[in-house]
Amino acid sequence: MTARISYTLADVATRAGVSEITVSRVLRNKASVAEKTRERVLAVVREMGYVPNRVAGTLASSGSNLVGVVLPSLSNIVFPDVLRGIHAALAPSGYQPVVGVTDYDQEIEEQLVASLLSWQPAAMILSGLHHTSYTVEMLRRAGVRIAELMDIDATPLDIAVGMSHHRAGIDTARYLHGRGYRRFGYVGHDRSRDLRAARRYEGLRQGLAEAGLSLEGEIAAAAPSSTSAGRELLGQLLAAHRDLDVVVFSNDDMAVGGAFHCFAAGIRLRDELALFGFNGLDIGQALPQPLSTLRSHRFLIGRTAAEMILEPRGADARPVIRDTGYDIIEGETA
Amino acid sequence: MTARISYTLADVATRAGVSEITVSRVLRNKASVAEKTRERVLAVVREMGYVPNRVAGTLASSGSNLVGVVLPSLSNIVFPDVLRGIHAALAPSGYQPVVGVTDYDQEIEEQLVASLLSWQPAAMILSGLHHTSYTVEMLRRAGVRIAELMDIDATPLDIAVGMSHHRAGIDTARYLHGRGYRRFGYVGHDRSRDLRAARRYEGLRQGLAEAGLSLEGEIAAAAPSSTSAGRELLGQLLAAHRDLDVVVFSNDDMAVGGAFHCFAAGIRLRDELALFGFNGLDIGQALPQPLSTLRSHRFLIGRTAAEMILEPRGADARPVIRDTGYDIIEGETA
DNA sequence: CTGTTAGCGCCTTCAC
DNA sequence: GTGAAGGCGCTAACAG
Repeated sequence: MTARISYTLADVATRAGVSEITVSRVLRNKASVAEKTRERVLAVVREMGYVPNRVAGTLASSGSNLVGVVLPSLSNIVFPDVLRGIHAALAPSGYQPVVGVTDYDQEIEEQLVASLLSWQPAAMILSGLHHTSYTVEMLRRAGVRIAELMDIDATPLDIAVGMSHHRAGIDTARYLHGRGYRRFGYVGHDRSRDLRAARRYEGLRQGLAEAGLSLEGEIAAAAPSSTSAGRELLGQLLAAHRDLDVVVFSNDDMAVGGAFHCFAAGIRLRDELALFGFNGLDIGQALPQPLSTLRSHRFLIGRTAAEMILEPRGADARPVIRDTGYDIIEGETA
Repeated sequence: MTARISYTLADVATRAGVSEITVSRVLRNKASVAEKTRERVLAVVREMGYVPNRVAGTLASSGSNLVGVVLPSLSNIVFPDVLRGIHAALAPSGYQPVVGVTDYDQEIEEQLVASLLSWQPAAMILSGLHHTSYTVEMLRRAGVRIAELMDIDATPLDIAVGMSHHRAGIDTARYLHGRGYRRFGYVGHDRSRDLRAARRYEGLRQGLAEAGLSLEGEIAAAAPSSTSAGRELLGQLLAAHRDLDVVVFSNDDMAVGGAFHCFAAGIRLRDELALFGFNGLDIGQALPQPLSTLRSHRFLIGRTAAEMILEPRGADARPVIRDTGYDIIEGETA
């Protein structure tokens, strides 16, 4: 492998017998280039294997095709789903996502935002509505469109795309109450980091309170959600509270683990103990009895956000909230 | 939100009463700047919320901190796992992954490679060892380190990090034969696109042939792998072949679906029918009976590759293959 | 339809 | 320890 010896516009121009700007116009599909010239230039480009230098192009035109994407995690399928949606909407327009992962840490988010903004992105996509004040200042100053994903329970800088996790919690309580369940348990994961799970939890408690109920038993891991955590924690919860008739999980990963505990312990789902999740993951729906849960629209959130940031911002400059909603999946476990 | 009004080095320099180059030196931690000057400059930088323009910096110095990452998919947790590993190794060094997704299409890969190379990345990470000839030419010409992931069954351009899927297939056959299974079935997904699954399949057949056996029944979907596909296909396979004693799945997603079919149909795992997967996903290990499978090291593959591409290439320029291997997980289903 | 000129913001090189 | 000049590769704006 030789050292980097990439060609420049000037090289192509010389070989094609035209000026740099003509080659530039051909490559950017600008009008006003004779068909014959265009063909000749394109032939030379292909022959030389010329790849334009977008770094230079961006500097000259002050507009890149990069979109900064800051996500809290990639461990759970939720954020890859969002990223797929983003990618699906960006790719046809030739935009490239540049990805950073914060591990749910706002300080890391701040550094990432600075780093991504230094690439003069066309837009920024973040997760959640809470950031450090310096992050917010940098974002405002950047003068590009900003989408904040997943959550719509506060006011965004520019665009929020997601659902209300608080209402989702309330609706979970109402739905399960409506189906006759009265003795509620809860199995959760690390709420101090997953603020959306915390919102659902609060909504759930509020919904129960409105029905004159409360959680009879609850347990939460300090760790991120996982199937194995759900399985273990349900076992522990049931050991302490034998009379629950329904258990709400912080998400489907946890709930599927709960289902596995029931399989292993010979507990009949719904008849003996009802389970309810959150997210509507495939794995839950593929269970022998499909999981009762609430479907979030993760791919849609990513795709919608990416579509919206590509549109120029109006002069009014008021924050926009796009609610992608959620559906209750009846399933067969609650 | 106002228009983009980011400051430049010159703005900072003026306010700090020094020249641009001094500010530049401070920000890049170059020596030969007086401590007092450094402090004053840094104070001004923070006060103004100045964010350097890396586009300009890259153009001037011809070296970026971007790493192009081309993956076939994000739908399956496998590639997010790889991406996590890449991110984990890149982040401490200040490198940023720029991600493209090919959807297993070499033409899309070619376009993505061109697009990513146009950002003058410090290195490129791809998946698999097969690319179009133009892709290969562009990559060679780029003069940067190139890692090809997942597979080591052919010669890479520069670095290959992964495992031999062919040997994995052979070892699966040997292992199961060693445990006394003789009547083999296979449940797969779209092999025309997932070439590594195809390699494992071929290895499996070869391994069986060496033991004087063959697949008594097999079935494959034209679709990507999924839990629900695994569940349905196992049902179909068993309907046609009642006497199998073990079924090998193209991966864990499919195998977990198979386990769900068995739960629903009342088939006792291992006693009546053994199941074997591939990947060693958490979900399989969280099953009431942990799935017998072969663990690939996806995070390790990503992390190793990212570490290797950050090291300068030696003068000898010979391709390097790093085998991250795999482990057999005995589990309780085979 | 094509070309010329003048930067984009920063960093390298050389001078002081 | 600090600064001035020039250029990275490309494109906007203006000529012709």
